[in-house]
Amino acid sequence: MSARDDRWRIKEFAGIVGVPEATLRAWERRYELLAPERTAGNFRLYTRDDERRIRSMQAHMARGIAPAQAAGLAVSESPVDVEPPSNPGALIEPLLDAAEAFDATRFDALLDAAFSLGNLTAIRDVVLPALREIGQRWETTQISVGHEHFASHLIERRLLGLAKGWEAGRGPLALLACPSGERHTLGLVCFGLVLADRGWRIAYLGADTPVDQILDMSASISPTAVVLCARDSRHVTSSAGAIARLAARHHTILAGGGATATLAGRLGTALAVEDPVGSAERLAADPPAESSG
Amino acid sequence: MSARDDRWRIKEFAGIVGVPEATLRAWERRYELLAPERTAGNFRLYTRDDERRIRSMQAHMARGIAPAQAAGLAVSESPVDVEPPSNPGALIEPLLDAAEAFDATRFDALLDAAFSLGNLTAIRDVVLPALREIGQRWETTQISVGHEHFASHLIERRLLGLAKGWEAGRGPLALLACPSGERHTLGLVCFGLVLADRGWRIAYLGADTPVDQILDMSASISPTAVVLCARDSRHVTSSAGAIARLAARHHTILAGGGATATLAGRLGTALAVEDPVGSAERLAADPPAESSG
DNA sequence: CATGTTTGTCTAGTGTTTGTATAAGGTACG
DNA sequence: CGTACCTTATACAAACACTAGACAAACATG
Repeated sequence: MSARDDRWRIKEFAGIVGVPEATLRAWERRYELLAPERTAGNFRLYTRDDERRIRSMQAHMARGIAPAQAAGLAVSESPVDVEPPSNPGALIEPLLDAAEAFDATRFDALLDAAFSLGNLTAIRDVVLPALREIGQRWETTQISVGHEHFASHLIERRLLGLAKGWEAGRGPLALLACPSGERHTLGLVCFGLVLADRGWRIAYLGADTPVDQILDMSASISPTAVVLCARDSRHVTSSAGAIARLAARHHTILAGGGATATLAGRLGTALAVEDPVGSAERLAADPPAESSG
Repeated sequence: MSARDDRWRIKEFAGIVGVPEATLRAWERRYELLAPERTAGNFRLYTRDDERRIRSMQAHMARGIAPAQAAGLAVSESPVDVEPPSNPGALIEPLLDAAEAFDATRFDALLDAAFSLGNLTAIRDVVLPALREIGQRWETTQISVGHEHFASHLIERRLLGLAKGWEAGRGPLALLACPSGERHTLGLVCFGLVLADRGWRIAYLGADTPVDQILDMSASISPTAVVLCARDSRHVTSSAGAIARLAARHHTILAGGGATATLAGRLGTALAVEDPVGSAERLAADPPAESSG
């Protein structure tokens, strides 16, 4: 049961990861990136873990690392000791259980398992759904603020660990912040992590930042995009003037639950309609033209 | 896990730092500014530290210093081989400069240098003084909220990286939180790190936690000590009742700038009189007897 | 002004890295 | 048997990087 049957032969695997068959064989031969099992007839059988390595290698290459070095990183990152869960969503309930029991060690181990699936998968399929679920249960008083704080801290610690070095590199620069009053930063951090994964550099100001300050900093560092994230739309409206000024000079994206099409239209900003992962991927896929005010 | 071991080949690196490849090779040859590793095929592999040196050299040149001298300065500034146990405080001013220039890479490199002296030294002699200085300059409007947020995030990221695993182990357990309204957590995290360094386990709830919740959680996990940290004494007085109830059942310590002897006496808590490092060391040296209510 | 040094850039010739192509042959399965 | 798929081994071109040397513009100095 633990050895699942989703093992692919090379043609199908090449389609899944988007790497030509010849290249897969070359990477195996040159970098020892993969060591797929073989059938009795010597056909390669790739696993989910091979997929993870390939994607890790691709992520590094997207950030400008040469193939040989990217392969080295992808291999060294391998957390081989964790059996990747079949269904990422299956981790959410255990996470909530661990939070309810204030069991930080277990919570962190479950995060380990989640992130063994790759950062993006973990964020999209485990972390963000878990945060949503925590928020809902908190509103319906099924869990307390204490549990929410407990879990948030452990998630934040994990995400900021991944954020290490996200300011460096070469890609376009994004300035991330929550406007005054807004203190929920985790979605914003996820947004930044996805962008960084796509080769962007991140400048991060975090919670409760006066939008005037964001405007000042933008003048100094000329970001390609500015992302403002708020869960509560009142924190957007109360900074409306400054946001409009900001949007007039920089490509500005309004994100989070407090962002609506009406507000974005009125303030002249773009709108992040999806979850942080989808929005960030959309931005990375279609970056705004560099401009300065 | 994400980006500490990046190695760039010359083309990518040239793009990152904005210096032509030929110039990079010339600087290496003429000034010994860099000594990049080589691949088996003799290709240069540049690191983050090389990036730092180049940026430092550029900064000096921008101020009119000739390349040869700028290179000399950049080499001598190298925070990796820096050994100023004589005066870690010398790092504070450069940290503030880096924050003022929104130079996250340099800020992080300086933190590297600080923490190479040991976590406790770095926290006591660099991080906390720098935070104090930032607070003062902010109050006197020498720097802006943006700079403060920028620096705080980088410090928080570093500290939470060190906090990894602080919940595990076998020592006495401390429950750490800031009461409702209080959002300055960095001092509290430092406190926790020192305790963890002394073998304690940490349960952390972070900013803006209703003290009722702390009481609930304490009933569930029976901490040896509860630490409440507030910079603003109003956040203590506004939770006075709950704090008194908490102190009646658990050894409770009031810490941070908002903690006074009067308040502690009235609420029945202990008082952390010194900075976080000193207070945590005192607690670790003289732990309260285990008790439960 | 003339002289020498510093500095960034360019060239020529050689070697490396990397993705892909080809040949010759084996496997799976109706 | 035929067809689609897979194997290894070898080859190759394009992109990339290396060294050594040269050179003109900028700069400093007598």
